[in-house]
Amino acid sequence: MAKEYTLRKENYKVEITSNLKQRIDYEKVLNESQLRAVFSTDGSYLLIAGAGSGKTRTLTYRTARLIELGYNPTSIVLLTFTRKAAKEMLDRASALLDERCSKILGGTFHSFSYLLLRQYGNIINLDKNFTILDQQDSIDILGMIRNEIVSKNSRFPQKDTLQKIYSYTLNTGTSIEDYLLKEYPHFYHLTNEIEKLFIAYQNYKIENNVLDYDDLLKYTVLLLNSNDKIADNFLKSLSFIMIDEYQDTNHLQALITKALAKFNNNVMAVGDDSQSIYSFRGANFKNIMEFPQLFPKVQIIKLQENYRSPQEILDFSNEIIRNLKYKYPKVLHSNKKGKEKPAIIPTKNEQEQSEFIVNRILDLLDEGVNLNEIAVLIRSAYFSYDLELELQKKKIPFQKIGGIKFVEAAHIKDVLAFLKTSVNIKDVLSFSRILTLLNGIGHKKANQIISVLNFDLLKNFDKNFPISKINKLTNEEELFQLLKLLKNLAFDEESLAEKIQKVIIFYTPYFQSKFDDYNKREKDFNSLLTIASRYDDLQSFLSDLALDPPNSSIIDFEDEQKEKNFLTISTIHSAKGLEWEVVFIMNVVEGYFPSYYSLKNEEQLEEERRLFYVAVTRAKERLYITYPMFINSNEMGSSFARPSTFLKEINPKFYEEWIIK
DNA sequence: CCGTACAATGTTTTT
DNA sequence: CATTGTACGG
Repeated sequence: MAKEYTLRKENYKVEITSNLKQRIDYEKVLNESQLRAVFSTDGSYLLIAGAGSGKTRTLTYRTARLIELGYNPTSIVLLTFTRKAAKEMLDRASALLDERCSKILGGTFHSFSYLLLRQYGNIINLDKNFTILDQQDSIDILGMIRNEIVSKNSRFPQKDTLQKIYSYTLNTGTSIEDYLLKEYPHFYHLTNEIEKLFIAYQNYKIENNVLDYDDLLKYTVLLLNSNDKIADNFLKSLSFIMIDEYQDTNHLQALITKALAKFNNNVMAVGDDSQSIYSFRGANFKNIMEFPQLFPKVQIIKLQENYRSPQEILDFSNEIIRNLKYKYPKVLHSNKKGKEKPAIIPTKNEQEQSEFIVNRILDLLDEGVNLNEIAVLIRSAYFSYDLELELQKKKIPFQKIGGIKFVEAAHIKDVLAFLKTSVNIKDVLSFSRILTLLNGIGHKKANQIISVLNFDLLKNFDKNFPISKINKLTNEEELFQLLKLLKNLAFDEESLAEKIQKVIIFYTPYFQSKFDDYNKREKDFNSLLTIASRYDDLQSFLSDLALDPPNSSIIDFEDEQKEKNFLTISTIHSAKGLEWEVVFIMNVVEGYFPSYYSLKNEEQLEEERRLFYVAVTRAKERLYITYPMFINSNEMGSSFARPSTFLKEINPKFYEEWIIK
């Protein structure tokens, strides 16, 4: 028996087998376009979804729907921008239906690729024990190679620049020549040398059995397109592919999407071209425009009704995208009536700005707003330093998301280097990092030691180890202790926490002489141990740290942590997809937001504008935009600041200006 | 060849 | 302002 399910405008059928009762009342909670997306089970779809239009909701219900129809959870792939987003979606789907929903294959493109390569990497001759390089690692390796090849005084791109060029060209499929011509014309004549350097980098990674972020994607494309029988069987086991935030995918990710759909051709991509904010990572909103070429019979569904914000905030948002040159035209609507218009608040200086925000937050708390429902959004992580001080003074607990992550801190990288070396002794970078900690060992001696050592030697390591082979070693005992520790880490059955404990004990004397502020840094080790306690396997601990690093840095007022009630300070990039009742956006000053960087380039300016749009549309109830009229910057001293162009473009009837007396 | 002291430099966003 | 390179003494 099949039930016929017809909607007024669009006619299509959904079959429900008789033994499967429909448990979720979809019609009650979804609008027409959302329903259409949720009930589509065949073919490819592109959902153009405005901010707050319920795209997450749609994907969640579709997930539940597919499971309800009886599809195997492992035949469904859900790729999202962060792992947190994936988890939340699957949790919600599980709540709607049952926990089968949480068994869906999901995560970010990178984490999904990682899992695939661990399982099937041998198909493309990949050693399964590879470790992952984070961005800084790739930069350092490129720097090493650069120093070998490039003579000291010649003008040659810095290591960070090299990494940018490498990553960008690979992710976008641009040739190095074209990219240099466009972005770094002064290095154009070095195209050949740079290409050679990249080949050396590539070889280094293969020899040392390490993959960088870009390799994860690149090899996954290779694997999925290998036509290998096992790979194809995996692809045949997939029935549905869903991609969230498609506007922020790049060329490589589009290739993965295409490859995943090789046999099923069921892709649903969801995105908003006006929210594309990751071009620096090779993402291009044109990807979403090209989607129909990639999947010829694609059907486009638009979600334009906004459920998040009142009309007052949407009017303001619409004003921002009105000025976008390139976009799918759209206007957001809402039925919600707001409490007040968005407010723009000029302040005398940055300090008054912080005071205003803190005062306003205290007012809101008095009104009964929950601190969890308030966020301060910033263009760049360092914008909030002054505010953070003010919050501390007033004892308002906050968490900061974005900016420098704690896995990037030198002392955490040191500890992790011990662990990484114990997993992959060919990880030269980590090994030399810990060797040079020892007294009397610098780069040269470290390299000597590394060239002598291998895994077998370490396994059988004892007093007879040929330390003597290394010339003029001043402190044999230290090296001996280090190798003993590494052997212990690599081969002994111990819990992860125990291993980390041992590393910390060994590391402490070096740590204390390396950092003057070691007592401040010390508490990070506890955080590391806390994170580690969730894992029993070292490999997955390390890969998770690389693929999904905890990005909320300081959670202040540790005693009050139990309350779980924090103000959130976040970069706009990290705030993507999230929402709060009250949103503050601070330092909306020309040169800060949009940043100086983007002023020379129209495309980048457009992206800043989209970024502003993303920031504004995070607000569910109220929006406060502040800017100081006077800034103290270190170099230039104090100077008058102009409000951002983005603010001047907005028709004053859509906001109120507050004057602080 | 190591370690340290000092100078220079350039500053967004993240997997 | 903090990281990264360079020069020099041991």
